[in-house]
Amino acid sequence: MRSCKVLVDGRRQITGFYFVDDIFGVEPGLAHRLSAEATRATRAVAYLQPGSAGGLSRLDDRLSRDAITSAVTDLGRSHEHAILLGRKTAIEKVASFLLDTAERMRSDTFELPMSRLDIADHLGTTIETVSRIMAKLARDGVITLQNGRRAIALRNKAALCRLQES
Amino acid sequence: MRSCKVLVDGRRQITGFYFVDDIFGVEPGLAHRLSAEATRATRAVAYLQPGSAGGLSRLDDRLSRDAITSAVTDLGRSHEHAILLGRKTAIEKVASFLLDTAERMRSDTFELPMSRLDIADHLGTTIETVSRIMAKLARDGVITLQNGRRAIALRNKAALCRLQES
DNA sequence: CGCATCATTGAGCTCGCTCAACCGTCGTGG
DNA sequence: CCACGACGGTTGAGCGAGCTCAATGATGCG
Repeated sequence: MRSCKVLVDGRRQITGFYFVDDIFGVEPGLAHRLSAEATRATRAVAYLQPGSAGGLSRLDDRLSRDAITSAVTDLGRSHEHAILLGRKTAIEKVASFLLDTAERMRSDTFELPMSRLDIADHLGTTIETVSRIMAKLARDGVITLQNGRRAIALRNKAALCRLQES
Repeated sequence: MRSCKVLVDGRRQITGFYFVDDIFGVEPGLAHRLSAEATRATRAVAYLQPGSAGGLSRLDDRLSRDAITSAVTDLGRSHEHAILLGRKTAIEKVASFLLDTAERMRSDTFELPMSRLDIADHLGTTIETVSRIMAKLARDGVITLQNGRRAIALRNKAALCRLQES
């Protein structure tokens, strides 16, 4: 799943991706200010805030506890994402993204579950830039691309870490 | 207060500013991954996680509840900040920043509590760009600058809203 | 007064965006 | 079975928003 915000003129920012068993959508207040969409066929379970005025009630039960943990985890990720968006160069953004994705997929070889457009809108760049940089990384032997370019294998994580700069 | 992350080479991203009575510093796990600094003389109160393994324990007491609320509020702000960093132009960033600050200060006339460098590092730009854009906004009569350029008065909020694009 | 710090302003350059063409894959219908 | 179009991805060329470098101005402090 991706959760995103869009500006009136259509510019889009994907605030985060969610993988299996991730919890998402915890927001302050009643109104949801961002939307979540599936990037592919997905099964999701909805937990609705019980009737009470929509505040953070019933903190004592297990679900609320998980929701809070997820919000705090998300917050940490958001902070990491902020420095990526605000201060990293295009190549550093892609390197960070690949390392982060590999970690969340628990494998150095994986199929990206999202399109280049989704990646670009997550990293605050364009599809062309993502494409060019992935091509360069492949040329340099740092990664391998296959099969419609969605399948990725990290060949040299040390080099990626060096590129990511953080 | 400002909370920020820095890359190895010194590039800095300020993830957020905190004003009077704001709670900050809620983070996943034991290790703090970002640092908080005062932008001027400040009195802060520290709440230490009670001995227990550092998880989100004792959810039932008042303080934890406030901490959770602050984390969720921060998360919402982070998402707003992400689209600013990733998708807005320099002038839109500054317009958003001014409107947001006015709202948090509850006044259209205020003294900025942080330097241009802090603003730039928050918006993912440079001091020069911030300076140039503020000058332009003043030239256009949208804002007024005085007194060492820290004092700001919003003269035309409608115009700022139009500039901010969200 | 001199120095340090913060902010402004100018000039030139660069990274990444825009625009555009092209390629490969897939699914659909004749 | 193949032609076709749609879609996602790649690649090239040129351009411009914003960065870098540099000089100057304003303010405050010892």
